[in-house]
Amino acid sequence: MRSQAFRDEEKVKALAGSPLFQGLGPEDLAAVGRSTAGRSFRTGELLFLAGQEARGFFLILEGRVKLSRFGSDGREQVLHILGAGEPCGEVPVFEGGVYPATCTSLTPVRALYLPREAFLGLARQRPQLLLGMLAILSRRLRALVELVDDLALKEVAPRLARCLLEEAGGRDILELSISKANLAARLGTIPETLSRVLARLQREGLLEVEGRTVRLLDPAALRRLSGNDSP
Amino acid sequence: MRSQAFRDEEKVKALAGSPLFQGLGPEDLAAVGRSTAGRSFRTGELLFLAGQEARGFFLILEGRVKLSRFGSDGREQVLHILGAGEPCGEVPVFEGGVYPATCTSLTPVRALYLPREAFLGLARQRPQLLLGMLAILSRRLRALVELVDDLALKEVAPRLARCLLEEAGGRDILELSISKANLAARLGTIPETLSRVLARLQREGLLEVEGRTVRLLDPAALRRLSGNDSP
DNA sequence: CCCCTCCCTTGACCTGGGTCAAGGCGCCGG
DNA sequence: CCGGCGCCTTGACCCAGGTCAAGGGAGGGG
Repeated sequence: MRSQAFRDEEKVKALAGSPLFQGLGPEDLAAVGRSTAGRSFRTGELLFLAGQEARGFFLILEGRVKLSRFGSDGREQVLHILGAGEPCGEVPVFEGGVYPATCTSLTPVRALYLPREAFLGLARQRPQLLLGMLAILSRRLRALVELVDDLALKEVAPRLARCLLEEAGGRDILELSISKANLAARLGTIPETLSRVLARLQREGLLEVEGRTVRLLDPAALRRLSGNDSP
Repeated sequence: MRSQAFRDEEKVKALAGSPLFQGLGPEDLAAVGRSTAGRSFRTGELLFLAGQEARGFFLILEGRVKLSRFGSDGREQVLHILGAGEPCGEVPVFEGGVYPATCTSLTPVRALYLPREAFLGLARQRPQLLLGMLAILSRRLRALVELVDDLALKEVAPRLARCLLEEAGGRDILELSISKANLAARLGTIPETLSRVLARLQREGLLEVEGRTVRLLDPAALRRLSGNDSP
Protein backbone atom coordinates (compact mmCIF):
# COMPACT_ATOMS: atom_id res chain seq x y z
CA MET A 1 0.00 0.00 0.00
CA ARG A 2 1.46 3.40 -0.86
CA SER A 3 0.04 6.84 -0.32
CA GLN A 4 -0.31 9.30 -3.11
CA ALA A 5 -1.51 12.86 -2.99
CA PHE A 6 -4.39 13.51 -5.37
CA ARG A 7 -5.10 17.06 -6.41
CA ASP A 8 -8.01 18.58 -4.49
CA GLU A 9 -10.10 19.30 -7.55
CA GLU A 10 -9.66 15.70 -8.57
CA LYS A 11 -10.98 14.55 -5.22
CA VAL A 12 -14.01 16.81 -5.49
CA LYS A 13 -14.83 15.49 -8.92
CA ALA A 14 -14.49 11.95 -7.66
CA LEU A 15 -16.72 12.58 -4.66
CA ALA A 16 -19.36 14.22 -6.82
CA GLY A 17 -19.45 11.11 -8.98
CA SER A 18 -20.32 8.81 -6.08
CA PRO A 19 -24.02 8.20 -5.42
CA LEU A 20 -23.36 8.59 -1.72
CA PHE A 21 -22.32 12.21 -2.08
CA GLN A 22 -24.91 13.19 -4.66
CA GLY A 23 -26.71 16.38 -3.81
CA LEU A 24 -23.92 17.94 -1.78
CA GLY A 25 -22.79 21.43 -2.68
CA PRO A 26 -19.29 22.10 -4.03
CA GLU A 27 -18.21 23.65 -0.75
CA ASP A 28 -19.19 20.50 1.16
CA LEU A 29 -17.35 18.35 -1.32
CA ALA A 30 -14.30 20.53 -1.00
CA ALA A 31 -14.45 20.22 2.78
CA VAL A 32 -14.57 16.45 2.61
CA GLY A 33 -11.89 16.50 -0.04
CA ARG A 34 -9.52 18.34 2.25
CA SER A 35 -9.90 15.80 5.01
CA THR A 36 -9.36 12.74 2.84
CA ALA A 37 -6.21 11.04 1.71
CA GLY A 38 -5.88 9.61 -1.79
CA ARG A 39 -4.42 6.14 -2.06
CA SER A 40 -3.48 3.83 -4.89
CA PHE A 41 -3.16 0.06 -4.85
CA ARG A 42 -1.82 -2.42 -7.36
CA THR A 43 -3.72 -5.59 -8.20
CA GLY A 44 -3.88 -8.00 -5.29
CA GLU A 45 -2.90 -5.50 -2.66
CA LEU A 46 -4.46 -5.44 0.78
CA LEU A 47 -6.64 -2.47 1.74
CA PHE A 48 -7.40 -3.77 5.21
CA LEU A 49 -7.64 -6.95 7.22
CA ALA A 50 -10.61 -8.44 9.02
CA GLY A 51 -10.16 -7.70 12.70
CA GLN A 52 -8.03 -4.64 12.15
CA GLU A 53 -8.94 -1.52 14.11
CA ALA A 54 -10.76 0.94 11.82
CA ARG A 55 -10.48 4.71 11.95
CA GLY A 56 -12.19 5.43 8.66
CA PHE A 57 -13.36 3.92 5.41
CA PHE A 58 -12.47 3.94 1.73
CA LEU A 59 -14.36 5.30 -1.21
CA ILE A 60 -13.41 3.44 -4.38
CA LEU A 61 -12.74 5.83 -7.26
CA GLU A 62 -11.40 3.43 -9.84
CA GLY A 63 -11.04 -0.34 -10.06
CA ARG A 64 -12.64 -3.14 -8.06
CA VAL A 65 -12.04 -4.78 -4.71
CA LYS A 66 -13.30 -7.88 -2.99
CA LEU A 67 -14.33 -8.25 0.63
CA SER A 68 -13.71 -11.72 1.98
CA ARG A 69 -13.20 -13.91 5.00
CA PHE A 70 -10.72 -16.74 5.31
CA GLY A 71 -11.14 -20.04 7.08
CA SER A 72 -8.48 -21.54 9.29
CA ASP A 73 -7.48 -23.79 6.39
CA GLY A 74 -6.97 -20.77 4.16
CA ARG A 75 -10.13 -21.19 2.14
CA GLU A 76 -11.68 -17.92 1.08
CA GLN A 77 -15.29 -16.80 0.99
CA VAL A 78 -15.93 -13.64 -0.99
CA LEU A 79 -18.70 -11.53 0.56
CA HIS A 80 -18.91 -8.60 -1.83
CA ILE A 81 -17.27 -7.22 -4.89
CA LEU A 82 -17.28 -3.44 -4.96
CA GLY A 83 -16.54 -1.00 -7.75
CA ALA A 84 -16.15 2.69 -8.42
CA GLY A 85 -18.27 5.04 -6.32
CA GLU A 86 -18.87 2.55 -3.54
CA PRO A 87 -17.79 2.93 0.06
CA CYS A 88 -15.84 0.09 1.54
CA GLY A 89 -15.15 -0.68 5.17
CA GLU A 90 -17.90 1.61 6.39
CA VAL A 91 -19.43 -0.68 9.03
CA PRO A 92 -17.07 0.32 11.86
CA VAL A 93 -17.83 3.99 11.24
CA PHE A 94 -21.21 3.54 12.85
CA GLU A 95 -20.59 0.85 15.33
CA GLY A 96 -16.94 1.19 16.22
CA GLY A 97 -14.42 -1.55 16.44
CA VAL A 98 -12.80 -3.53 13.70
CA TYR A 99 -13.34 -4.28 10.03
CA PRO A 100 -15.59 -7.33 9.66
CA ALA A 101 -13.81 -8.60 6.54
CA THR A 102 -10.59 -8.41 4.59
CA CYS A 103 -10.43 -6.13 1.56
CA THR A 104 -8.17 -6.85 -1.41
CA SER A 105 -7.91 -5.15 -4.79
CA LEU A 106 -8.90 -7.17 -7.84
CA THR A 107 -7.52 -4.57 -10.25
CA PRO A 108 -5.38 -1.49 -9.84
CA VAL A 109 -7.40 0.73 -7.51
CA ARG A 110 -7.54 4.40 -6.69
CA ALA A 111 -9.44 5.29 -3.55
CA LEU A 112 -10.05 8.01 -1.02
CA TYR A 113 -9.65 7.32 2.65
CA LEU A 114 -12.21 9.16 4.80
CA PRO A 115 -11.52 9.34 8.52
CA ARG A 116 -14.52 8.35 10.56
CA GLU A 117 -14.78 11.74 12.23
CA ALA A 118 -14.62 13.68 9.01
CA PHE A 119 -17.56 11.75 7.63
CA LEU A 120 -19.61 11.94 10.80
CA GLY A 121 -18.91 15.66 11.10
CA LEU A 122 -20.20 16.37 7.64
CA ALA A 123 -23.13 14.03 8.16
CA ARG A 124 -24.19 16.06 11.17
CA GLN A 125 -24.73 18.98 8.84
CA ARG A 126 -26.05 16.97 5.89
CA PRO A 127 -28.23 14.16 7.22
CA GLN A 128 -28.90 13.37 3.59
CA LEU A 129 -25.59 11.51 3.72
CA LEU A 130 -26.89 9.22 6.42
CA LEU A 131 -29.86 8.24 4.31
CA GLY A 132 -27.53 7.43 1.46
CA MET A 133 -25.43 5.32 3.74
CA LEU A 134 -28.51 3.54 5.07
CA ALA A 135 -29.51 2.68 1.53
CA ILE A 136 -26.07 1.26 0.87
CA LEU A 137 -26.00 -0.81 4.05
CA SER A 138 -29.48 -2.04 3.25
CA ARG A 139 -28.32 -3.22 -0.14
CA ARG A 140 -25.36 -4.96 1.44
CA LEU A 141 -27.63 -6.65 3.94
CA ARG A 142 -29.89 -7.86 1.19
CA ALA A 143 -26.92 -9.21 -0.74
CA LEU A 144 -25.62 -11.02 2.32
CA VAL A 145 -29.02 -12.54 2.99
CA GLU A 146 -29.00 -13.89 -0.55
CA LEU A 147 -25.53 -15.27 0.01
CA VAL A 148 -26.58 -17.03 3.20
CA ASP A 149 -29.61 -18.41 1.40
CA ASP A 150 -27.36 -19.74 -1.34
CA LEU A 151 -24.81 -21.27 1.00
CA ALA A 152 -27.27 -22.85 3.36
CA LEU A 153 -30.09 -23.89 1.11
CA LYS A 154 -28.83 -24.31 -2.44
CA GLU A 155 -26.30 -26.38 -4.29
CA VAL A 156 -23.48 -25.00 -6.34
CA ALA A 157 -25.19 -25.25 -9.74
CA PRO A 158 -28.12 -22.98 -8.82
CA ARG A 159 -25.77 -20.44 -7.26
CA LEU A 160 -23.69 -20.40 -10.38
CA ALA A 161 -26.74 -20.07 -12.58
CA ARG A 162 -28.03 -17.11 -10.63
CA CYS A 163 -24.65 -15.44 -10.66
CA LEU A 164 -24.28 -15.85 -14.42
CA LEU A 165 -27.79 -14.58 -15.11
CA GLU A 166 -27.10 -11.52 -12.97
CA GLU A 167 -23.80 -10.87 -14.64
CA ALA A 168 -25.36 -11.24 -18.08
CA GLY A 169 -28.18 -8.88 -17.17
CA GLY A 170 -30.57 -10.06 -19.85
CA ARG A 171 -27.99 -10.58 -22.55
CA ASP A 172 -27.20 -14.17 -23.55
CA ILE A 173 -23.46 -13.80 -23.63
CA LEU A 174 -21.11 -12.48 -20.97
CA GLU A 175 -17.49 -12.00 -20.11
CA LEU A 176 -16.51 -13.05 -16.59
CA SER A 177 -15.14 -10.00 -14.84
CA ILE A 178 -13.18 -12.03 -12.31
CA SER A 179 -10.97 -15.11 -12.46
CA LYS A 180 -12.60 -18.49 -12.02
CA ALA A 181 -10.79 -18.93 -8.74
CA ASN A 182 -12.42 -15.73 -7.47
CA LEU A 183 -15.76 -16.75 -8.88
CA ALA A 184 -15.50 -20.03 -7.01
CA ALA A 185 -14.73 -18.20 -3.77
CA ARG A 186 -17.67 -15.91 -4.46
CA LEU A 187 -19.97 -18.94 -4.85
CA GLY A 188 -18.67 -20.54 -1.69
CA THR A 189 -16.84 -23.35 -3.40
CA ILE A 190 -13.44 -24.16 -4.92
CA PRO A 191 -12.08 -23.94 -8.47
CA GLU A 192 -12.25 -27.71 -9.04
CA THR A 193 -15.94 -27.87 -8.23
CA LEU A 194 -16.69 -24.80 -10.32
CA SER A 195 -14.92 -26.41 -13.25
CA ARG A 196 -16.93 -29.56 -12.89
CA VAL A 197 -20.26 -27.76 -12.63
CA LEU A 198 -19.47 -25.61 -15.66
CA ALA A 199 -18.50 -28.75 -17.56
CA ARG A 200 -21.76 -30.42 -16.58
CA LEU A 201 -23.94 -27.49 -17.58
CA GLN A 202 -22.08 -27.38 -20.86
CA ARG A 203 -22.63 -31.11 -21.40
CA GLU A 204 -26.33 -30.57 -20.70
CA GLY A 205 -26.45 -27.83 -23.33
CA LEU A 206 -27.36 -24.98 -20.98
CA LEU A 207 -24.29 -22.91 -21.78
CA GLU A 208 -20.98 -22.75 -23.58
CA VAL A 209 -17.69 -21.71 -22.02
CA GLU A 210 -14.70 -20.39 -23.91
CA GLY A 211 -12.05 -19.01 -21.57
CA ARG A 212 -13.77 -16.19 -19.74
CA THR A 213 -16.60 -15.93 -22.23
CA VAL A 214 -19.83 -17.66 -21.34
CA ARG A 215 -22.70 -18.03 -23.77
CA LEU A 216 -26.06 -18.80 -22.17
CA LEU A 217 -27.70 -21.25 -24.54
CA ASP A 218 -30.83 -21.85 -22.48
CA PRO A 219 -31.49 -18.90 -20.16
CA ALA A 220 -34.94 -20.22 -19.29
CA ALA A 221 -33.51 -23.51 -18.03
CA LEU A 222 -30.85 -21.60 -16.12
CA ARG A 223 -33.49 -19.44 -14.51
CA ARG A 224 -35.40 -22.54 -13.52
CA LEU A 225 -32.23 -24.10 -12.16
CA SER A 226 -31.38 -20.98 -10.16
CA GLY A 227 -34.64 -21.32 -8.28
CA ASN A 228 -35.63 -17.82 -9.33
CA ASP A 229 -39.29 -18.59 -9.84
CA SER A 230 -40.46 -15.03 -9.23
CA PRO A 231 -40.56 -13.47 -12.72
CA MET B 1 -52.24 -11.79 13.06
CA ARG B 2 -54.67 -9.54 14.85
CA SER B 3 -54.56 -5.85 15.51
CA GLN B 4 -54.88 -4.43 18.94
CA ALA B 5 -55.01 -0.84 20.05
CA PHE B 6 -52.39 -0.02 22.67
CA ARG B 7 -52.84 3.02 24.82
CA ASP B 8 -50.79 5.97 23.65
CA GLU B 9 -48.87 6.36 26.88
CA GLU B 10 -47.99 2.71 26.70
CA LYS B 11 -46.57 3.22 23.23
CA VAL B 12 -44.50 6.18 24.38
CA LYS B 13 -43.06 4.20 27.26
CA ALA B 14 -42.24 1.35 24.91
CA LEU B 15 -40.55 3.64 22.41
CA ALA B 16 -38.52 5.32 25.13
CA GLY B 17 -37.23 1.92 26.18
CA SER B 18 -35.80 1.10 22.76
CA PRO B 19 -32.17 2.04 22.15
CA LEU B 20 -33.14 3.33 18.74
CA PHE B 21 -35.33 6.06 20.19
CA GLN B 22 -33.07 6.99 23.07
CA GLY B 23 -32.54 10.69 23.37
CA LEU B 24 -35.81 11.76 21.80
CA GLY B 25 -38.02 14.18 23.68
CA PRO B 26 -41.44 13.14 24.98
CA GLU B 27 -43.20 15.17 22.30
CA ASP B 28 -41.29 13.34 19.56
CA LEU B 29 -42.14 10.01 21.10
CA ALA B 30 -45.77 10.99 21.33
CA ALA B 31 -45.74 11.96 17.66
CA VAL B 32 -44.33 8.61 16.63
CA GLY B 33 -46.69 6.90 18.99
CA ARG B 34 -49.68 8.43 17.28
CA SER B 35 -48.63 7.18 13.88
CA THR B 36 -47.95 3.62 14.93
CA ALA B 37 -50.24 0.68 15.28
CA GLY B 38 -49.86 -1.80 18.11
CA ARG B 39 -49.99 -5.46 17.20
CA SER B 40 -49.92 -8.73 19.09
CA PHE B 41 -48.92 -12.15 17.84
CA ARG B 42 -49.18 -15.60 19.33
CA THR B 43 -46.25 -18.01 19.24
CA GLY B 44 -45.42 -19.16 15.73
CA GLU B 45 -47.38 -16.45 13.97
CA LEU B 46 -46.14 -14.79 10.84
CA LEU B 47 -45.18 -11.10 11.00
CA PHE B 48 -44.22 -10.89 7.34
CA LEU B 49 -43.01 -12.98 4.44
CA ALA B 50 -39.83 -12.68 2.43
CA GLY B 51 -40.72 -11.03 -0.85
CA GLN B 52 -43.73 -9.24 0.54
CA GLU B 53 -44.08 -5.54 -0.28
CA ALA B 54 -43.08 -3.47 2.74
CA ARG B 55 -44.65 -0.19 3.80
CA GLY B 56 -43.13 -0.01 7.25
CA PHE B 57 -41.33 -1.97 9.94
CA PHE B 58 -41.93 -3.43 13.38
CA LEU B 59 -40.45 -2.52 16.70
CA ILE B 60 -40.52 -5.47 19.06
CA LEU B 61 -41.80 -4.52 22.50
CA GLU B 62 -42.06 -7.92 24.12
CA GLY B 63 -41.09 -11.43 23.09
CA ARG B 64 -38.75 -12.72 20.41
CA VAL B 65 -38.95 -13.31 16.68
CA LYS B 66 -36.81 -15.07 14.14
CA LEU B 67 -35.92 -13.90 10.66
CA SER B 68 -35.38 -16.75 8.24
CA ARG B 69 -35.28 -17.92 4.67
CA PHE B 70 -36.65 -21.17 3.35
CA GLY B 71 -35.23 -23.39 0.64
CA SER B 72 -37.33 -24.94 -2.08
CA ASP B 73 -37.32 -28.20 -0.08
CA GLY B 74 -38.71 -26.41 2.95
CA ARG B 75 -35.48 -26.32 4.91
CA GLU B 76 -35.09 -23.22 7.02
CA GLN B 77 -32.09 -21.02 7.68
CA VAL B 78 -32.48 -18.62 10.58
CA LEU B 79 -30.70 -15.31 9.94
CA HIS B 80 -31.37 -13.40 13.14
CA ILE B 81 -33.21 -13.73 16.37
CA LEU B 82 -34.50 -10.40 17.65
CA GLY B 83 -35.86 -9.38 21.01
CA ALA B 84 -37.45 -6.47 22.79
CA GLY B 85 -36.40 -2.99 21.68
CA GLU B 86 -35.14 -4.11 18.28
CA PRO B 87 -36.51 -3.01 14.94
CA CYS B 88 -37.43 -5.73 12.53
CA GLY B 89 -38.03 -5.50 8.80
CA GLU B 90 -36.32 -2.12 8.53
CA VAL B 91 -34.26 -2.79 5.40
CA PRO B 92 -36.97 -1.82 2.90
CA VAL B 93 -37.48 1.48 4.69
CA PHE B 94 -34.25 2.78 3.22
CA GLU B 95 -34.05 0.96 -0.03
CA GLY B 96 -37.63 0.30 -0.96
CA GLY B 97 -39.07 -2.95 -2.17
CA VAL B 98 -39.75 -6.12 -0.30
CA TYR B 99 -38.75 -7.76 2.95
CA PRO B 100 -35.59 -9.80 2.48
CA ALA B 101 -36.61 -12.52 4.91
CA THR B 102 -39.60 -14.08 6.64
CA CYS B 103 -40.35 -13.09 10.22
CA THR B 104 -42.05 -15.43 12.68
CA SER B 105 -42.69 -15.08 16.40
CA LEU B 106 -40.88 -17.50 18.70
CA THR B 107 -42.92 -16.45 21.73
CA PRO B 108 -46.02 -14.34 22.19
CA VAL B 109 -45.03 -10.96 20.81
CA ARG B 110 -46.21 -7.40 21.20
CA ALA B 111 -44.93 -4.97 18.62
CA LEU B 112 -45.45 -1.53 17.14
CA TYR B 113 -45.81 -1.12 13.41
CA LEU B 114 -44.16 2.07 12.10
CA PRO B 115 -45.09 3.15 8.61
CA ARG B 116 -42.06 3.98 6.54
CA GLU B 117 -43.09 7.59 6.04
CA ALA B 118 -43.69 8.22 9.71
CA PHE B 119 -40.20 7.11 10.57
CA LEU B 120 -38.54 9.00 7.73
CA GLY B 121 -40.49 12.12 8.59
CA LEU B 122 -39.32 12.10 12.17
CA ALA B 123 -35.79 11.21 11.10
CA ARG B 124 -35.68 14.34 8.96
CA GLN B 125 -36.05 16.36 12.13
CA ARG B 126 -33.96 14.11 14.36
CA PRO B 127 -31.01 12.79 12.34
CA GLN B 128 -29.91 11.15 15.57
CA LEU B 129 -32.38 8.43 14.64
CA LEU B 130 -30.52 7.72 11.43
CA LEU B 131 -27.27 7.19 13.29
CA GLY B 132 -29.02 4.78 15.59
CA MET B 133 -30.39 2.90 12.63
CA LEU B 134 -26.96 2.81 11.01
CA ALA B 135 -25.52 1.28 14.15
CA ILE B 136 -28.22 -1.36 14.12
CA LEU B 137 -27.77 -2.21 10.45
CA SER B 138 -24.03 -2.35 11.02
CA ARG B 139 -24.51 -4.87 13.79
CA ARG B 140 -26.78 -6.93 11.56
CA LEU B 141 -24.21 -6.84 8.79
CA ARG B 142 -21.52 -8.01 11.14
CA ALA B 143 -23.73 -10.83 12.37
CA LEU B 144 -24.49 -11.91 8.81
CA VAL B 145 -20.81 -11.86 7.91
CA GLU B 146 -20.17 -14.17 10.85
CA LEU B 147 -22.97 -16.41 9.67
CA VAL B 148 -21.56 -16.60 6.16
CA ASP B 149 -18.16 -17.34 7.61
CA ASP B 150 -19.65 -20.15 9.66
CA LEU B 151 -21.64 -21.65 6.82
CA ALA B 152 -18.91 -21.47 4.22
CA LEU B 153 -15.79 -22.11 6.21
CA LYS B 154 -16.63 -24.04 9.37
CA GLU B 155 -18.17 -27.32 10.33
CA VAL B 156 -21.18 -27.71 12.55
CA ALA B 157 -19.31 -28.39 15.80
CA PRO B 158 -17.39 -25.09 15.82
CA ARG B 159 -20.55 -23.17 14.98
CA LEU B 160 -22.36 -24.83 17.84
CA ALA B 161 -19.48 -24.17 20.20
CA ARG B 162 -19.42 -20.48 19.35
CA CYS B 163 -23.16 -20.21 19.70
CA LEU B 164 -23.15 -21.87 23.11
CA LEU B 165 -20.28 -19.73 24.37
CA GLU B 166 -22.09 -16.59 23.25
CA GLU B 167 -25.33 -17.69 24.84
CA ALA B 168 -23.54 -18.55 28.07
CA GLY B 169 -21.79 -15.19 28.11
CA GLY B 170 -18.98 -16.24 30.44
CA ARG B 171 -21.06 -18.44 32.67
CA ASP B 172 -20.50 -22.20 32.46
CA ILE B 173 -24.14 -23.21 32.42
CA LEU B 174 -26.93 -22.04 30.20
CA GLU B 175 -30.53 -22.60 29.31
CA LEU B 176 -31.28 -22.78 25.58
CA SER B 177 -33.72 -20.01 24.80
CA ILE B 178 -34.98 -21.70 21.64
CA SER B 179 -35.98 -25.23 20.69
CA LYS B 180 -33.29 -27.50 19.32
CA ALA B 181 -35.02 -27.49 15.96
CA ASN B 182 -34.68 -23.71 15.85
CA LEU B 183 -31.12 -23.89 17.07
CA ALA B 184 -30.33 -26.29 14.26
CA ALA B 185 -31.87 -23.93 11.71
CA ARG B 186 -29.87 -21.10 13.27
CA LEU B 187 -26.66 -23.11 12.81
CA GLY B 188 -27.50 -23.99 9.25
CA THR B 189 -28.13 -27.66 9.88
CA ILE B 190 -30.94 -30.02 10.87
CA PRO B 191 -32.08 -31.39 14.22
CA GLU B 192 -30.58 -34.84 13.59
CA THR B 193 -27.12 -33.46 13.02
CA LEU B 194 -27.37 -31.13 15.99
CA SER B 195 -28.32 -34.08 18.16
CA ARG B 196 -25.34 -36.06 16.96
CA VAL B 197 -22.88 -33.23 17.47
CA LEU B 198 -24.19 -32.55 20.95
CA ALA B 199 -23.91 -36.25 21.74
CA ARG B 200 -20.33 -36.31 20.47
CA LEU B 201 -19.24 -33.26 22.46
CA GLN B 202 -20.84 -34.84 25.50
CA ARG B 203 -19.01 -38.11 24.88
CA GLU B 204 -15.77 -36.14 24.61
CA GLY B 205 -16.47 -34.50 27.95
CA LEU B 206 -16.75 -30.93 26.67
CA LEU B 207 -20.27 -30.42 27.88
CA GLU B 208 -23.34 -31.97 29.45
CA VAL B 209 -26.86 -31.71 28.10
CA GLU B 210 -30.01 -32.17 30.13
CA GLY B 211 -33.10 -31.13 28.20
CA ARG B 212 -32.57 -27.48 27.42
CA THR B 213 -29.89 -27.03 30.03
CA VAL B 214 -26.30 -27.16 28.83
CA ARG B 215 -23.35 -27.25 31.21
CA LEU B 216 -20.05 -26.26 29.65
CA LEU B 217 -17.53 -28.61 31.25
CA ASP B 218 -14.52 -27.41 29.27
CA PRO B 219 -15.04 -23.84 28.03
CA ALA B 220 -11.40 -23.55 26.99
CA ALA B 221 -11.67 -26.55 24.68
CA LEU B 222 -14.94 -25.21 23.33
CA ARG B 223 -13.30 -21.87 22.62
CA ARG B 224 -10.49 -23.64 20.81
CA LEU B 225 -12.99 -25.71 18.86
CA SER B 226 -14.97 -22.61 17.89
CA GLY B 227 -11.92 -21.21 16.17
CA ASN B 228 -12.11 -18.12 18.31
CA ASP B 229 -8.37 -17.73 18.76
CA SER B 230 -8.48 -13.98 19.35
CA PRO B 231 -8.60 -13.65 23.15
C1' DC C 1 -54.65 -44.56 33.32
C1' DC C 2 -53.87 -44.79 28.57
C1' DC C 3 -52.95 -43.06 24.29
C1' DC C 4 -51.60 -39.47 21.20
C1' DT C 5 -48.65 -35.96 19.88
C1' DC C 6 -44.58 -33.40 19.81
C1' DC C 7 -39.85 -33.22 20.13
C1' DC C 8 -35.79 -35.31 20.37
C1' DT C 9 -32.43 -39.07 19.59
C1' DT C 10 -30.20 -42.93 17.18
C1' DG C 11 -28.95 -45.86 13.40
C1' DA C 12 -28.17 -47.04 8.45
C1' DC C 13 -27.47 -45.17 4.22
C1' DC C 14 -26.20 -41.93 0.43
C1' DT C 15 -24.49 -37.95 -1.95
C1' DG C 16 -22.51 -33.31 -2.78
C1' DG C 17 -18.63 -31.55 -2.85
C1' DG C 18 -13.91 -31.03 -0.79
C1' DT C 19 -8.99 -33.10 -1.06
C1' DC C 20 -5.15 -34.82 -3.45
C1' DA C 21 -2.65 -35.71 -7.48
C1' DA C 22 -1.85 -35.41 -12.23
C1' DG C 23 -1.81 -33.35 -16.39
C1' DG C 24 -3.00 -29.62 -20.31
C1' DC C 25 -2.33 -25.12 -22.13
C1' DG C 26 -1.11 -20.34 -22.76
C1' DC C 27 2.44 -16.94 -21.73
C1' DC C 28 6.78 -15.08 -20.52
C1' DG C 29 11.79 -14.86 -19.93
C1' DG C 30 16.02 -16.75 -21.35
C1' DC D 1 13.05 -22.94 -29.17
C1' DC D 2 12.56 -24.41 -24.52
C1' DG D 3 11.69 -24.57 -19.60
C1' DG D 4 8.99 -22.64 -15.92
C1' DC D 5 4.87 -20.84 -14.03
C1' DG D 6 -0.18 -19.61 -13.52
C1' DC D 7 -4.43 -21.05 -14.26
C1' DC D 8 -7.64 -24.28 -15.36
C1' DT D 9 -9.44 -29.02 -15.91
C1' DT D 10 -10.00 -33.97 -14.90
C1' DG D 11 -9.99 -38.16 -12.29
C1' DA D 12 -10.00 -40.99 -7.98
C1' DC D 13 -11.03 -40.90 -3.39
C1' DC D 14 -13.24 -39.65 1.01
C1' DC D 15 -16.00 -37.51 4.46
C1' DA D 16 -19.34 -34.28 6.71
C1' DG D 17 -23.61 -34.07 6.97
C1' DG D 18 -28.29 -34.66 4.84
C1' DT D 19 -32.21 -38.25 4.16
C1' DC D 20 -35.08 -41.85 5.70
C1' DA D 21 -36.91 -44.71 9.15
C1' DA D 22 -37.52 -46.18 13.75
C1' DG D 23 -38.01 -45.62 18.39
C1' DG D 24 -38.12 -43.06 23.25
C1' DG D 25 -40.02 -40.12 26.65
C1' DA D 26 -42.54 -36.20 28.56
C1' DG D 27 -46.78 -33.86 28.73
C1' DG D 28 -51.72 -33.23 27.85
C1' DG D 29 -56.42 -34.64 26.79
C1' DG D 30 -59.93 -38.11 27.10
